[in-house]
Amino acid sequence: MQRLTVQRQAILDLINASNRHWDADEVARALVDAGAPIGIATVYRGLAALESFGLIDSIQLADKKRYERADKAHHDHMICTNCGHIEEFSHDTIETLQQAAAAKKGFKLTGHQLVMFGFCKKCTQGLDA
Amino acid sequence: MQRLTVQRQAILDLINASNRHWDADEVARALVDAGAPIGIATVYRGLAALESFGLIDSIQLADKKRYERADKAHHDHMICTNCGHIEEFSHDTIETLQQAAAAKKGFKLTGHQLVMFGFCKKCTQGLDA
DNA sequence: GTCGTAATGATAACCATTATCACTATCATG
DNA sequence: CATGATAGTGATAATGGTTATCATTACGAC
Repeated sequence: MQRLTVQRQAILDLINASNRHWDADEVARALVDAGAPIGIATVYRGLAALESFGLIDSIQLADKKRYERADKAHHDHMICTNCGHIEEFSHDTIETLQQAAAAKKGFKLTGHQLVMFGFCKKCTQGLDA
Repeated sequence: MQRLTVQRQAILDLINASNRHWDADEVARALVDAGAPIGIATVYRGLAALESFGLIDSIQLADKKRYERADKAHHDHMICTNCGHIEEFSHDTIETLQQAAAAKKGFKLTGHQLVMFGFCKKCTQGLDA
């Protein structure tokens, strides 16, 4: 039904090549810079398609959605509200407890998103000064 | 510095009077219906102010922000992706583990948001049929 | 080849939210 | 009370991420 086109392959390669969390605009800009111009609408559709294929993951932030590689173990995110740095972490017990909490409410879980906000190591030191 | 004006009091009363999770538009509509017309910009500013006062809480969803009463114990949310129902839950151990995970990465936590997606009890039954 | 389906890309439209700006309300105090 | 400083209001314009539209192009099956 859906196709993995040249443009989508380019988006996928770009995202797979780093650990960054990309937004649509950054993807478009990077591809243009790499000599593979692509329409912004195509980027949005491509990102949505790749995510539906399970080839990339995403986090929904307050202002925009960001995409990252999917070939990593499940993890959640800590975001520095000062510098924007995104740190990944995972905690099996938390996952298990979430399942338990959902079950207690009769919820059939399909996904979740845990985002923690604060100051990263670097910015915490900066604040001390 | 900031004031608790008539309009803001009206917003606060409205939110305190139920367990709903309101978006800005719903608040404006409800106040108009209640005979207390209010500008939409005032609603946005009022909601932000009330949250900064600690008088209401919020959850940031993918499309919009929703506000609820703050006079409840801390909790997170489960959202039914089928009917939109929002269920609240809390889990002390999860909170504790989050703090631990943050500390391990050198993060100074200021807040977090855990949202779980799935099908609520009612919709799960509906899907069986 | 050719038909049907999907994708592309430029652009318009959408929609929640924020900024602007003229005006009003409130407070402190001289 | 008058006065000025500050904050709030509300109509509306602007912003910005995302989605819809639509004509055109690419791909796959037969």
